[in-house]
Amino acid sequence: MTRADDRSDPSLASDDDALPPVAQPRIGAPAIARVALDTPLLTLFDYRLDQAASPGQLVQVPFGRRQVVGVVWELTQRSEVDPGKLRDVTAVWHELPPLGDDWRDLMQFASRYYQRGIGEVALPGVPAHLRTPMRWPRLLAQRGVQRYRLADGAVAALLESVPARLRAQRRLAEGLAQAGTLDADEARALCAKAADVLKQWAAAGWVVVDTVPFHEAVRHADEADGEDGESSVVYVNNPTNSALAEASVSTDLGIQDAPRADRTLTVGQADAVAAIHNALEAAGAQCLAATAPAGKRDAGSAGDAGDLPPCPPFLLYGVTGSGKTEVYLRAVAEALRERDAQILVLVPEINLTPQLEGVFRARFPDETLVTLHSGLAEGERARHWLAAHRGEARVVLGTRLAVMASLPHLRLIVVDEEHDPSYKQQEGLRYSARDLAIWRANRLRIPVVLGSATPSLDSWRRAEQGRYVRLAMPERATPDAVLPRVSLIDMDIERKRQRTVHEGLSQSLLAAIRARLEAGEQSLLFLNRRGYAPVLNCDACGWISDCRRCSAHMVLHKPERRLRCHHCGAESHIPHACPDCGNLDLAPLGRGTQRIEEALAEQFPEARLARIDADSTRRKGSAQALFAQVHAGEVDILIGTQMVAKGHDFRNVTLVGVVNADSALFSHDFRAAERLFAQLMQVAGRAGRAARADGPGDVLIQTRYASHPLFASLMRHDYAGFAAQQLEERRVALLPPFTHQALLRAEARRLDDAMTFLKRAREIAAAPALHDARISLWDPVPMTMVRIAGTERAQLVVESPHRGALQRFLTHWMSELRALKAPVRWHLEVDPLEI
DNA sequence: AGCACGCCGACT
DNA sequence: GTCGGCGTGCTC
Repeated sequence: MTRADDRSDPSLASDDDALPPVAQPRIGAPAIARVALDTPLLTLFDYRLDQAASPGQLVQVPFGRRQVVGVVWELTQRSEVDPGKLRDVTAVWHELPPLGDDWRDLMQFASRYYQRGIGEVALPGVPAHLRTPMRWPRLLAQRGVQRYRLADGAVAALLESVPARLRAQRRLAEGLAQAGTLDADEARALCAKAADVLKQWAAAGWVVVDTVPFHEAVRHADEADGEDGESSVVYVNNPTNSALAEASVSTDLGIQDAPRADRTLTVGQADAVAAIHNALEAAGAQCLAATAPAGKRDAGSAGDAGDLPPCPPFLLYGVTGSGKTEVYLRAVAEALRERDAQILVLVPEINLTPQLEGVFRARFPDETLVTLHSGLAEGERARHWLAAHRGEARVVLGTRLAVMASLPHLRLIVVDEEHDPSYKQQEGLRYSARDLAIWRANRLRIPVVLGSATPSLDSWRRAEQGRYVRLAMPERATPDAVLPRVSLIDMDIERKRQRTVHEGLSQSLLAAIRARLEAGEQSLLFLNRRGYAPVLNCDACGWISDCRRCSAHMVLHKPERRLRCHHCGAESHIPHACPDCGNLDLAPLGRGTQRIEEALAEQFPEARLARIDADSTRRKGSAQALFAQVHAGEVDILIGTQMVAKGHDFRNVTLVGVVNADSALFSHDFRAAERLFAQLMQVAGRAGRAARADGPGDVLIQTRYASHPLFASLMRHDYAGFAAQQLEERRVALLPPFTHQALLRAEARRLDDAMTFLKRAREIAAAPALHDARISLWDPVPMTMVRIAGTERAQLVVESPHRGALQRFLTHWMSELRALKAPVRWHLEVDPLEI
């Protein structure tokens, strides 16, 4: 039987896609389609089918009063549903190749594991445009990248029509006039609302939208070198674009050596590459052996992968600068040698690591690479997703949601910075993209590479147990780079010596910054708290700027002259006087990035400062602009939250100051230390990229707990020692990864209702039908942040050292809980990161 | 989750 | 006399 997957070979697919890809009508064809729909209801829905269809196809069906799109999950002859209730499938999207067995298996697994309905797991990952039947006729024709082109002779009309006061639109119009054509990314960089604006201009006849095939729209990253460089990427898609390209070049630092294919590898890199190479070969050979003639490989291997020996995940453990990116690139190059093979590369946040995209494009200029992340416009998202699904995209680079993409010829998965918490979705279906990637690779018997300088303790332990293959890269890849010197500034000693601590900045830190200023080098100050001060306080009566709707303080934002709640978004004016007693002397307590910026401006009036946090980068593209300024050397001191720790490398930064990390040391969250260590390692790495002429870069950490063992490990750059100590603590306390957890959360108007629900849930769990000695349930407790936006929240932890037992228990427990009537909203989170 | 239907207050 | 509040009930 012909499988639809084969059609995803571009050479076989014709542009018109006129032929129905699948099964022609057969005698005795099943008349019932069981369809997955995006609803919290757990079941599949049965529909009568009057035409040929196969599992994995998208269909339009009536659902209640509306028409929705679902995925055919299975076909049967008979339905359990009352025949009077059965309705007909409205339409089958024959032209779209069905979603593969492996994709449906992944969704099925995620549905079971995270205790959600299949449709709720499977549908949200399908781009909205594909779930809009109206768009179906046009979608498959527009393969490629859309480009906006200035219509002939429209320059004058366009420029006249856009008034100067609409600054963003003006930028866009001028950019377009200058460059002639722009793609969506470039347009968005100039104007956040570019998509809408361009649509209007197209309607007015000033702009023409072209679709350029992916392989002709290759971007040439002029310079970019991932881990070892700090360059931002310059896009030159089109000769007529040079004006725009030059404009962005001028804001960039010098061009660094790109990691070339011929550059010599370190021993660690070479060993890692060899190990992955062998795994790819073994997987490839197994696939070939298990399948029929070339070209039908996926049809065979997808179903039979279970018979193949597993391919354990690789944990690529390499310090900052050890050249993990180069290992990824070699592994990808190796995998690409196989005809049609697709590679999935996951990164934590694509907006913070724009270089990586450039590096991949530069290394594989002739391969089709698409990105998948939440920042894409719907149209792009649909086109990129389709390119992956139809096998046209060889490399898919994306954030956690990309793990849900359909990739019919997937041969390798890379998870960069595997420890990063952003792989865990924090709302809706709370999946871990890293864990799903591992499952997916195991299902297909293909290699998966998890890279990190500070692996998650989960992954680290599995490597210790031999369940993952550890590939260690202890040495730095660039010979001139050395590890930064990490030192502590003991704030108690600073105070005892009666040295003034100015706005939370010690004299030692200030002196170090001054030295950098004098040497013409850059400093980076890291503080994980945005705003000016976390709370405003009245000295006289003790009034505090609490949020009305949350159990949190309103944060003072001085430049905006507002009080803001970071939890519900509430805003108000800064009161002139205390609302309770009328006292005029209201004092900001504590310090955020804005206040540090202000203090530094006072101390170093001649220095050029930049602040990078969620507030200063609210406008789309402004983060890019700020980073570009830093790269261009237009900034002396950079102040930022964890945004500055990720991705961007600053060649000229030789000092990293950590203003205050103490609050994380004694957090009630048992994972706080793990996160802090990773964060500090990462931010410290920013100082290590380029050594100063007279030695390594410096990392100075202000703390009142200088003897804390975390710092001792950090100063020795000793992740392994830190991990061993943390794992021992977890083992003794029987915490993850030595146990598996799930979290039942309830929220209601009144805390009592939430607590009552959880207590009831606990009783149900103890009932004989459900009781399992391997499962333990903690007492329900109000959450640390009890109230957010007027709803009160409580939670209940369930755990078991036995994952299977926990899974079975949860399934039964959930069905009992769903029958419960209570005035609460509740959800279950499996493998929570924060409890 | 949507999106109905359904029964009680302030408005053209 | 209607518009509309969100309570409960269903979706093959």
